[in-house]
Amino acid sequence: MEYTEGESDPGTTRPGGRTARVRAAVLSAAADVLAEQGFAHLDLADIARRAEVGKTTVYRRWGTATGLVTDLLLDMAQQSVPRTETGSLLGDLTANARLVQRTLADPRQGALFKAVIAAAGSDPKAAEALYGFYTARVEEWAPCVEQAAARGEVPGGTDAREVIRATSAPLYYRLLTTALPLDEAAADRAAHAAAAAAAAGAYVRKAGT
Amino acid sequence: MEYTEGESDPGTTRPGGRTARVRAAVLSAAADVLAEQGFAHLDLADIARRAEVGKTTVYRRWGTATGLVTDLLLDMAQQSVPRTETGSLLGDLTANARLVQRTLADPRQGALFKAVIAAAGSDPKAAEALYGFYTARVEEWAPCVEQAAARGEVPGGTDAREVIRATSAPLYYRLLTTALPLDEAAADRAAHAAAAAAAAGAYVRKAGT
DNA sequence: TCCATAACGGGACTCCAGTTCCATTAACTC
DNA sequence: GAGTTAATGGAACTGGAGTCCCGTTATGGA
Repeated sequence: MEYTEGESDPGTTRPGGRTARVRAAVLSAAADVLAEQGFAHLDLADIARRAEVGKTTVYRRWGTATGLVTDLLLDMAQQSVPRTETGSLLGDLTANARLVQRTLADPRQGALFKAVIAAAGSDPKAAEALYGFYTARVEEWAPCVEQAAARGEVPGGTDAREVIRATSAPLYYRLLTTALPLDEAAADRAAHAAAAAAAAGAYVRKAGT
Repeated sequence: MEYTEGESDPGTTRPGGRTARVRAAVLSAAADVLAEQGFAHLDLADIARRAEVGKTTVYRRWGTATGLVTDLLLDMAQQSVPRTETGSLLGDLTANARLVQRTLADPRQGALFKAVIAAAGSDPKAAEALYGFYTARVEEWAPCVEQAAARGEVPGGTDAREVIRATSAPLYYRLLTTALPLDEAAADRAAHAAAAAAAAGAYVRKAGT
């Protein structure tokens, strides 16, 4: 690797026109490859060919496969779907679980998540981007648990973020470690389980945590 | 790749002595690299150097990085820890969750799991090995939920396998998508949540599933 | 203990991902 | 709309991953 952060990254001073088109073409080509073949087959020279873009440009702007995947995640993070409020914890968690399920079940987006998770295993920057992404998502949804606490649906002292994570966790587990279908029933089950566990006080913060 | 399945794989006819030593050295070197640098930095030529083994041998027997990681998983699968029985669902699930937690928190084993999950995203054989591994583990632990059902701790019709998966899921989610510590408290929380959700009937099979 | 051959290992070779250099193109500024 | 220079892209280059060939080693069976 040679195109490290010298002065300012390319694409930051004149981000419009051609630069934006190149970025869009490269990200799109990368997403195609991920969906078709997975992260291991992501090589920058091939991406450049598919995107009909100079190989030099791809190496200069993204450097490595993990860098490209990281940018892809940041790009996806832009389109954040706003949280819905249904009036009950189960309803809110179900909405969240179904959103996650639809995202992961989508071939392109699901493949992207697998790729970022794979990349995060070796690349600290990818890991940081991934953690940041989930922190933001969890933070976005945590209030629904706090509202549920105010309504008396869950005990006081319940760790709201942990409840949100517990809702997503079974879906990721399915995606990554099983061949089982990631359907709406799985989402509803995850939401139901998280709501029941929260109501039973499983996520009440203990002293010293 | 060229060393595809021709007739019989090397190492099958004379698996003793040198062949076994080579395998042990290569797997050990691979585990070192995984723990130190992650899956992306796993390259077979480097492994051969570290293991002080001919490069040709490594390519001939494992072919690719994903093949090597798959073999590493199969090797680990040999040492299966027997299930313990505590007499209560919460006790059994806690035992399971702590076992998973200790495994994932261990640098070498945790890195291996990350690597296999990464490999499974691109390589069908790795995916198959991974799915098989978890199927076996889930099958091993499922009886404890059935016993709980017999004792009346959970409703009849509860999907035992799903309860076991629900116990592990939050731990994998933590490992892969957050920077949060994977400690015993996380394991206990996962077990508690799964037990509570199961008792509340969250894993009762619906009609048509 | 001896033999047939499975498995290993060194070395030369190939090919392409990743780099470097520089000419060309086209954003943004005034 | 003219000039500055950020950003792109072609072309030549290079290092090392992955392959191939063949001689050497030592396993497992008789």
